[in-house]
Amino acid sequence: MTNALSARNHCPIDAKAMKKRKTLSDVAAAAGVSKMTASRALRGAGDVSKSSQEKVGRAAKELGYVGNHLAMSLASQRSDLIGVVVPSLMNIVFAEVLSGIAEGLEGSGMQPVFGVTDYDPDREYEIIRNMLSWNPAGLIITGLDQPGDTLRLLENADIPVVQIMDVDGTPVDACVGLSQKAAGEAMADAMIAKGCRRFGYVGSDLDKDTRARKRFAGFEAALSAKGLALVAVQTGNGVSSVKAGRELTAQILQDNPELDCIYYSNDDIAVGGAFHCIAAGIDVPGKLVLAGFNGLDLVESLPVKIATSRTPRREIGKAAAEIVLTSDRDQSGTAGKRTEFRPEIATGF
Amino acid sequence: MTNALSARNHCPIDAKAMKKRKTLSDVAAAAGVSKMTASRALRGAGDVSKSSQEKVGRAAKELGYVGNHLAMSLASQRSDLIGVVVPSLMNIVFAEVLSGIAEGLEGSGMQPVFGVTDYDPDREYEIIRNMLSWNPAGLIITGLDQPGDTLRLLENADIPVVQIMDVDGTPVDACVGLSQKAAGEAMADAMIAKGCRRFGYVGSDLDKDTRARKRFAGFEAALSAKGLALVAVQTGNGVSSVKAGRELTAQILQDNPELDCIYYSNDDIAVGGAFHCIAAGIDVPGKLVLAGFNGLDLVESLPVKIATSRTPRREIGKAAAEIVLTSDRDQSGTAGKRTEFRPEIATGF
DNA sequence: CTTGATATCGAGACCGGTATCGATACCAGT
DNA sequence: ACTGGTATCGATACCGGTCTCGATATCAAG
Repeated sequence: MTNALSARNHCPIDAKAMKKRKTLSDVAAAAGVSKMTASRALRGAGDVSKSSQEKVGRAAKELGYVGNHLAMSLASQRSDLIGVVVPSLMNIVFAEVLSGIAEGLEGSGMQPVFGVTDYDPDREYEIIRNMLSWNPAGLIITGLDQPGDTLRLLENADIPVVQIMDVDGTPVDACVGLSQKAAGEAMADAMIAKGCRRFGYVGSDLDKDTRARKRFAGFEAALSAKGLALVAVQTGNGVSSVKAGRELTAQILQDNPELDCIYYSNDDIAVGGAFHCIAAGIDVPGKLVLAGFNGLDLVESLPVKIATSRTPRREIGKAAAEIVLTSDRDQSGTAGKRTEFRPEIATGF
Repeated sequence: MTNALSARNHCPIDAKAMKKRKTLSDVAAAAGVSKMTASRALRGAGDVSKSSQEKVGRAAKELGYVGNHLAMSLASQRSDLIGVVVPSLMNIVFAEVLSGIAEGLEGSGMQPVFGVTDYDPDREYEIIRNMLSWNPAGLIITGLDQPGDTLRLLENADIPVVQIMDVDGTPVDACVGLSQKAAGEAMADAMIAKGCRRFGYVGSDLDKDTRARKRFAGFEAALSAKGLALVAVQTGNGVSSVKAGRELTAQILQDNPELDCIYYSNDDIAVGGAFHCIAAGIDVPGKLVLAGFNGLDLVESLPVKIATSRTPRREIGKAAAEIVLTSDRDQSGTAGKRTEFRPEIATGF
């Protein structure tokens, strides 16, 4: 403020030629047509003569016209944004879901915008609220267990809402995913069928990850339906990671060397368990069976065989995107649509 | 269309109470003040009496007013969006960068919006163009090697642009990252110091990943500076993945069993290499040294020790965010700012 | 030449906010 | 009572597009 010179931009003289964003009016003027004709020409709407088309196109290119989505969306009362809310990006699973969404949106002219909640419901509320204020054409959010405030927000929004990854519950609008509970049950049954009897469970961040909790509950339920029970449970906090898996596995095996199967809250942690076993010389799956969840690429290449439920992340994302797109054309005929995928269990042994 | 009933919303009678998004005017009316006063009250600008504040606040809450960023940004000629463009989300590295960016933006009121290019320059151009049309307050994009078209777009945008991950080149505006070339050189020197002499290189998607290419070039240069040369190179295509790493490693070792060190284009592929060695009973790092890049969490927990360059992904993201924020307050004083991090080499052996 | 249909265009309102600036009210000082 | 300053408020003009609808031109048919 004290220095008038430094405050100025690098060209204090040529104030006339200030690099201002070109507007549609500029293009129209350059092309010698009206704003409206330029607008129509640029977005390929009808009622424009061939010659005007060309003049406008040329003018736009010359001026480097970029357009203004803000004004466009405001004026046309619709936007080409799809809000996507996921709990984390540190987990490759959600990255794959996003990439599925991007794929599903391909060519539709819709653009996804992401929000990350870090598994925090308050943050989720804020993010959704913020997204709504950009009035997106639709919303894709993770899970079915939003608190009441958030649900109200979603219900009032009057746009298609797709809840992904889970189908155990009542969706606001539509949901696509898999039954986490059933996935846990299926894995328990599969492990029992493999001859396992002394089960342990290793998980991380269960207080935050409601879907992992549902799988856990399903797993336990299936065990007790067969008259079995978990021998030991080892849970930790902090982000679910390979490192935590390795440490928690070392711990649970030290305390319970008799275990013949460990179910993990997901593949990352299970891979950590596999690393521990490799390092400790424990025969997997000969002496100890490990089971994760997701069917990560990584698991397939592991030097030991571990079981996992292959979840169709990319497909879920794609399906969610398509639901948003279709229910956007029809007016909100989405309600109650429920798309369930069934994870396949892969053991490789 | 043939069925007039089904086309309607679920409440054909009460057309009056149509659930329309509440606007600022609604709030103002409900509070008995003008739009302007309501606007000021809601965003805490000055010149509003205590009593008006409260009336407006109450009215907004009752109506469930959400606000409209589109109108707000358009009217105020500034937005609280920061555009972020990364090549991929399948690589956990970029997820970490994003999370660093989110952290750096925390509390600033700015919201990041992401775009994924899949390493495709044309797509990158389109995405950047699209982002500019939301006139964001700043842009964070990956790499320094954009084609001319894209550069022109960025230069004309007149907003702070931060290019991340790389510093080998000339930034449009500012850059923060590390010298990929130097990282490759450093790893070569470290491996030579460990006694390695017969080097192989395994990489994937080198045609797309310019930064991996730069590391490769640096690695080779450092070797030949010491009078050494690569014995073998094995490259593949498709997404860089653990699986590809395992397969390519099996291949290169079959063809060149005499190798005593393999440099990988990144940690994912290197982990695949480690898996192959574990499965094949090859002593790592005793008989064969493996070196990756990034310093992933995963690598630390691996049952064998492999070398890697620890890149400060989160810090890079955070630094980029901060540069955008500060250069947004000052008017574009960013130009030429170059923030370089030096990756530390971790071998654990 | 008139009529009607079709193609092309542009004036002006509008989307939902913010910026600007003048109006009003109230109080202290003289 | 008059002046000036401060606090509070609202009318109005935007922001950069789209939408609606009427105007004009052109051409074939009658």
